[in-house]
Amino acid sequence: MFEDSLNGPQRAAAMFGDGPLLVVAGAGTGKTTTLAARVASLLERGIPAERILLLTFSRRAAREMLSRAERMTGVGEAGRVWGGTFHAVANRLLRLAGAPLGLRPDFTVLDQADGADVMNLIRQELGLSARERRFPRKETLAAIYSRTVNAGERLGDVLDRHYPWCRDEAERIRDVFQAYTVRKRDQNVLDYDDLLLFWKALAWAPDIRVRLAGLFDHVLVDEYQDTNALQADILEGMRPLEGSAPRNLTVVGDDAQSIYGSRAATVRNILEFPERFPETTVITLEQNYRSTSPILEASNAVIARSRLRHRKTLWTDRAGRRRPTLRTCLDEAQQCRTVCDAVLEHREQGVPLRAQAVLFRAAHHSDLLEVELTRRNVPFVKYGGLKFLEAAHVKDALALLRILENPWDEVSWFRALQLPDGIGPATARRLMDDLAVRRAESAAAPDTEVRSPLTSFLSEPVAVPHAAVEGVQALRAALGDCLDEEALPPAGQIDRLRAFLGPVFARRYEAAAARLRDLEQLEALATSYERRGRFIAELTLDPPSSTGDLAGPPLLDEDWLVLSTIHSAKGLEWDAVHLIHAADGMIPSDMATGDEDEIEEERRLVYVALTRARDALHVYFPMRYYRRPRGLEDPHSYAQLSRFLDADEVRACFEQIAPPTEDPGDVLDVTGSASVDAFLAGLWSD
DNA sequence: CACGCTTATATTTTT
DNA sequence: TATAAGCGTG
Repeated sequence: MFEDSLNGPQRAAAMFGDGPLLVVAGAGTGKTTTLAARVASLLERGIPAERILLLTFSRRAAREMLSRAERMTGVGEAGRVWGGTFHAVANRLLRLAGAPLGLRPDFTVLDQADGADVMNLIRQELGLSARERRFPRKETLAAIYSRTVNAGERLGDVLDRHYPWCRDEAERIRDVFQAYTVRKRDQNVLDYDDLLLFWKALAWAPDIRVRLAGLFDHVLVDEYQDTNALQADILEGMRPLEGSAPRNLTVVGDDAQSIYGSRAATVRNILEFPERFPETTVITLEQNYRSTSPILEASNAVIARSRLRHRKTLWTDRAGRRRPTLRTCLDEAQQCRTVCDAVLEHREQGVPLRAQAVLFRAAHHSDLLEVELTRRNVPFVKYGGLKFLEAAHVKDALALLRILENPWDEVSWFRALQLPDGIGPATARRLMDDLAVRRAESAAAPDTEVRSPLTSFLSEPVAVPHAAVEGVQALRAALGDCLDEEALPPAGQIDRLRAFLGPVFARRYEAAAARLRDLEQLEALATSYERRGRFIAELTLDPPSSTGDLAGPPLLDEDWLVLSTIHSAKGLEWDAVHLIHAADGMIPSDMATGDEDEIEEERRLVYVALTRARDALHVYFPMRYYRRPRGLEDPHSYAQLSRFLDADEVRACFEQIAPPTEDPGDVLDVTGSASVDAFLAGLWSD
């Protein structure tokens, strides 16, 4: 019986009957176990798997939870549970049931970078790029848009609060956003935010909501502290009628671990849950099973000073003698060496690399360390900050796939048409006009069958500059060969497109061979798919999150160290955790010291990092940085210990270790001073 | 009009 | 450290 392995509150949560349930689960209190057990118990109660909806933060988390539930029940039924992120579920739901909202089931999904590209197109067309005052860049526009939508705030307020330097352009920004919306509808594309917006619309449309709410008997949401206003609205909408019977809604979260303000997540969701869903039962999990007590004490000391509503006191049975260490290093280089040493030392003592992780605030914080690890032959995988899908050459390939899937996709055409030699932005634009990629305004009846631009491109000659004729012909041939999916599955299509892109890359990119190899990765990812559309959608909704996802685990029995941003480390745990760059300016990031709320979130970030550790925790602080991020000041400056650690009560929880005296031999050795010495010696000897 | 060059600029976290 | 705008050339 799986429930025997649960503690009291966990069991209460798992076996809870019907109605709204809020589980406030502190770090390491067995949240995943509890949620999995709840799914298992629902299944045992006879709820059909396909009538359970489990919303998690990542696809990985959903998989993990469902396979655990499966092990608990011993029946292979949990696989039929609707599991995934809000966005992935929206994607499925809207393809099934989006028609009443005017959605066609073959829409394609834009990620944030794609959205930014659309913004850019509009930005140029409206002549905003060439104005006297400089206009927000496309990434900024996309960010403002997303925040406005997700927080459900007025544009003006968002600008005031988060983008004051764009305030004066409010009118123009509004124009861009308006055009952006029209564009998306015409092109049959949805961005991340649309997925949620349309789901919400579906859940609240009077005639549809009954049907939609009727799909599920139970809805469970993990990491509720990191959901935003829009997502809370969706949940509220997922019930048949106003004031109808209490919804069977379970949310699990920890306000102390809310770290996604950037996605407009708001702790208010979890704080106000009981008011929003009357008759909520609240269960709090406080027994920590993860960390030793010295580690837990240090974590508690860090979070103690934040103002949280759901006050929890985590406790543990796990005695442990070793206090976490706080290691001051002379500089970043020494930090690298110290971390490597500590990692290897742990491994000597029997903690494999896989049971260790190095955590940091921003993806690039591990750059130097990666060099050092490579030098020392320590294998690692890195989570977070992976820009596979953002690399220009991968986008090139995806643009081609997307045209095949959705020939109305403007940005993809714009990109693809510029691939052949001799075609630049101007010609590409003209070609798109010729092909009528931009449909005759949205006013035109959406259902009238229009000739697809792709059909036109493949069957009719287009006027191109002399120099580009050959290249365009090659593009046409490549697309034409990939058209029939029955004949050529997605992986095969990528293979065919690679043949076309080979010469293109050779001409355009420095390291063409390496870029072509990335397309092999893409092909490998596609092998398990039969439908191109599904492949593209899942790739955008669940992009490879680590270098390991791409390369596959180096070797099955090989051991590797995990490097991860703190954000990507959410929900994970390791025997030994190394937190690097614990300096003010890094954590809190000096990008995030704008207001009180941002700083508080940075504190929670530190808390999340510390609470990932089971047995050993090491925090590293370089005293000196040589390259200040934005340095007009002197090239090297002294750093302060992160303000979240720099309090007596906190420091007292750590064993503080002064910078090791540098072994001069070690330093000089690497820099090739031996050759200088040899040179000098040569001067003197004779 | 494309393309290669130079110079300015802005750098978090992620579905 | 990348990328994006700006400029000159073919």
